[in-house]
Amino acid sequence: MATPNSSGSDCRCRLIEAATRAFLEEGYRASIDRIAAKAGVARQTLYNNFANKEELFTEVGQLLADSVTVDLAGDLEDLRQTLIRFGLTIRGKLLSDEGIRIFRSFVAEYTQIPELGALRQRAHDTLCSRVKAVISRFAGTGQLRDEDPEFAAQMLMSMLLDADRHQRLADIPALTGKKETQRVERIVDCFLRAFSP
Amino acid sequence: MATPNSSGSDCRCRLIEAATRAFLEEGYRASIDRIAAKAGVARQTLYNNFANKEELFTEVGQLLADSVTVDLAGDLEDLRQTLIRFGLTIRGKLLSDEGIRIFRSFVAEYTQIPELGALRQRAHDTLCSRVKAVISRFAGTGQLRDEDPEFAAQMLMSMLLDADRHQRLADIPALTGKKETQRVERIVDCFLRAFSP
DNA sequence: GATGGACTAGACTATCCAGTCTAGAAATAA
DNA sequence: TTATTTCTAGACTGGATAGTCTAGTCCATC
Repeated sequence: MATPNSSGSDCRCRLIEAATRAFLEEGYRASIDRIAAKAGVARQTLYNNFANKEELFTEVGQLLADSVTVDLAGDLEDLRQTLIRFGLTIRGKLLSDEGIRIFRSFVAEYTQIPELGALRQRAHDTLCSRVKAVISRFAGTGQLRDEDPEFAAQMLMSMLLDADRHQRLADIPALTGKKETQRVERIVDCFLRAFSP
Repeated sequence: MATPNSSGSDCRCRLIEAATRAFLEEGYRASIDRIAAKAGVARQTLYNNFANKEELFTEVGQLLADSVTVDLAGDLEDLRQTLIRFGLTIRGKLLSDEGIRIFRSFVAEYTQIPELGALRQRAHDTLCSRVKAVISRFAGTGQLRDEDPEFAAQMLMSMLLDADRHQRLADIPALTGKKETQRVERIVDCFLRAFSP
């Protein structure tokens, strides 16, 4: 019946999109056939673009890991406001349905695709070092205690994310609106008490 | 050739043991045949004891979830020492190779065995409520700020576990000896600054 | 010694999967 | 128009898997 693709070369993109969805829904279990079907592409086309299943999933993992970062732009004037804004942003990203699915996939498929460990670690480090930079700046102006900024960044991230991530992993929905803001404020205030000079 | 089991009825135990090892190593992917072989038992014997693969793994998950708790015994006199002792204990358990494997399996196989989510949540809640009780007691004597003990317990657990769990998930070995003690002391001191009255 | 329950090995069914291969259709470029 | 490249559908190989079924073995109890 031969109903080939309209255009000529977006197959690869469509494959990566489909594989991303499949990976987040089914993990490495997602079958080549299902991915090709989702992409609306023949199985052989997939193998024209990727040497094998692992290569495809490694590429998807790479893109997902990159997608998990957050920019820390903004005025950086008021410490508390800066941290609250950061907290809301990072939680919005990492505790979203997609963020949780990414976390789950990375933890789950680590044995199938060992590169995922390194990818996640790198993404996490990138994020941490941005937080570190902000903390160092405020430590420089005497607004934060002059302690190892790496440790402070770790504690902040853990306080902002860990407990709620456990909830989300058990399918409890994320906080929204005023409740979310109050939660972040509470955590930031707690952090500030711990790390004020 | 018929080399039947020496004893008569420890098959079930041997199967659970073998399935636990398999589950932690390979996840739900572990095959029935491999598990039966590990247990030194015929495949049919497995099906005599468990209706199907899912029932077997749910039972294993149940036992693993129960194994993850920690008792908070001890004198409960000196707050700092109590928290440090607790931190060392809980980290020794949850950040051990086995603890990390359990965490990984539960997060990973949640889509295959949805009960795992509830099991993990329940185990985590048990632990949290014990911590809460200790915190409440010290809040009662005025040694800790009189804030929601649930929140304080969450922050303490997150600070103690999250950052290092990320490291461990990326195959970075756990801290040991003096370094581990220093890490826990540092975290506890940080917690005490945040939650002192 | 006979009976019944728990075990054994292993054949068997039905399903799924990754990856290869072929033949031909479509699009592109000369 | 022709040649090349990229796509298509689908057959095929080789392997893994969950679960069923059978025939026979072991052992405790009656």
